Amino acid sequence: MRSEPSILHIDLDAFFAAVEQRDKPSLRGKPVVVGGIGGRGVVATASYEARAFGVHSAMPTAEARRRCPNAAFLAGRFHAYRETSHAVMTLFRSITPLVEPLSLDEAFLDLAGADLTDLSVTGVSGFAQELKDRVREVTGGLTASVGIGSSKFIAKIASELDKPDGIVVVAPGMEQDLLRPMQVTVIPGVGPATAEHLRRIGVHTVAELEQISVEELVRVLGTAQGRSLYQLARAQDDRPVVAEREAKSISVEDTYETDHVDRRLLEALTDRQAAKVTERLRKARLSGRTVTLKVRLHDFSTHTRSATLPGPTDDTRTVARVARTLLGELDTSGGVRLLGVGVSGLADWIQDDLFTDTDAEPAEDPDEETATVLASLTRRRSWLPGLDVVHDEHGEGWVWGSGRGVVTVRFETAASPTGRVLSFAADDPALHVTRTAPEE
DNA sequence: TCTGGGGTCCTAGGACCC
DNA sequence: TCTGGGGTCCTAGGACCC
Repeated sequence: MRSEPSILHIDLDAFFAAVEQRDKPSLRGKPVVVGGIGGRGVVATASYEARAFGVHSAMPTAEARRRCPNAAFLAGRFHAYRETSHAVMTLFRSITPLVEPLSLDEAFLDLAGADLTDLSVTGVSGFAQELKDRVREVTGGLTASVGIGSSKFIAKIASELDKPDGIVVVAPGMEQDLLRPMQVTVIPGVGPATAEHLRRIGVHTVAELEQISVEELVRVLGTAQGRSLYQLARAQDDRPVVAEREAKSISVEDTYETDHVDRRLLEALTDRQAAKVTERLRKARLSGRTVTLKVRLHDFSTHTRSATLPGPTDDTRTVARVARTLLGELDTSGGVRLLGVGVSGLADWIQDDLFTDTDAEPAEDPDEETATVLASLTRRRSWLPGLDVVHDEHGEGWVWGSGRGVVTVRFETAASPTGRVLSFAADDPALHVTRTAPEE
């Protein structure tokens, strides 16, 4: 909570639809709906002309067609949206390095990091107007809504108050007067489930929320949300604007036009998603340890299964194999509506690094070769959950931990002198763990 | 033709380690 | 002689956001 209104939230109005109207003049002034246009699609963005018919985000497209049959229904051109977003974020970063993007069309700016001496209400209002003018220039005509306040929370609420194309500055000291009459649902993080919990204890407005003790809120909503809401009800928020946030997961998912039952088809679809997700990993020069399979069944129930590998990977076949194994754990006989594959536990180095000498010629001297392999293992020791010695028909080798589903073994003995990497299913009867090496 | 796709954060229980 | 306690990792599900 600052004494000056120096946090700015900016949101491009009806972003996807506005880009479409910009690029296709015949759509201007008309209802435009961007989103899934298939039978199971939902609306991502509706232009203000379409909103007048009651169309809004997250509405099934079928319902949107009923409400506004004459709208243009578009699947979306994400390349164009990303390009426009990039231009806007670049503009923001030219003003202050403290830019926190929330999505393609939204960001926080910390004006304390900008070259702006007058942080009075009139000062920041003038700044906001100039910023909107420059957004219009770099986007080819898009409008934005700006909220400015003494915290992220207040700035975000403020930007909602005068859409589209508005500017709202909340003067320091006025925060609670603004919030008290509002519904609790205006608080970011209060969705339908939380609102229902609060309704049951008689809370509808922020003023009513303010009357509830922190103990009671924690009892009803849990520690994290209870404490957070207790503070927000009092307009207390000191979260900083964070410029660089690293990705925590990368995933791909698809909802199918009809439910799929065929096992082989499901496996093939899973493979394709593994290929997509690993391609994105490699492009981002990332790799990850945990593979998650997501399945939505015919009854809309959603299930996830995950497995954590001994080390990070960006390899398509590895991810595909794990995903298939996880698929096998679920009963899909009733029909699958959605499949997804994700990778988390991201590391910013590439798996190739692990096995650089996989194809290298082994050293002539077996002791030297063993020393090389051991040195390699020792270097990775920090993330190896366990270094086990195993043996099978290939001889003796070292296990890279004990991930569920897949075990990767590196052999460095006479039977496999090249230090080849071999993989086994975890339940492979040919694989016997004989002992665990002592801790370093 | 009910309910997308890409994310983040939180919770709770169990395993495991010291 | 009968059952610790904290910390961390992993998994599954849920709520929420744009």
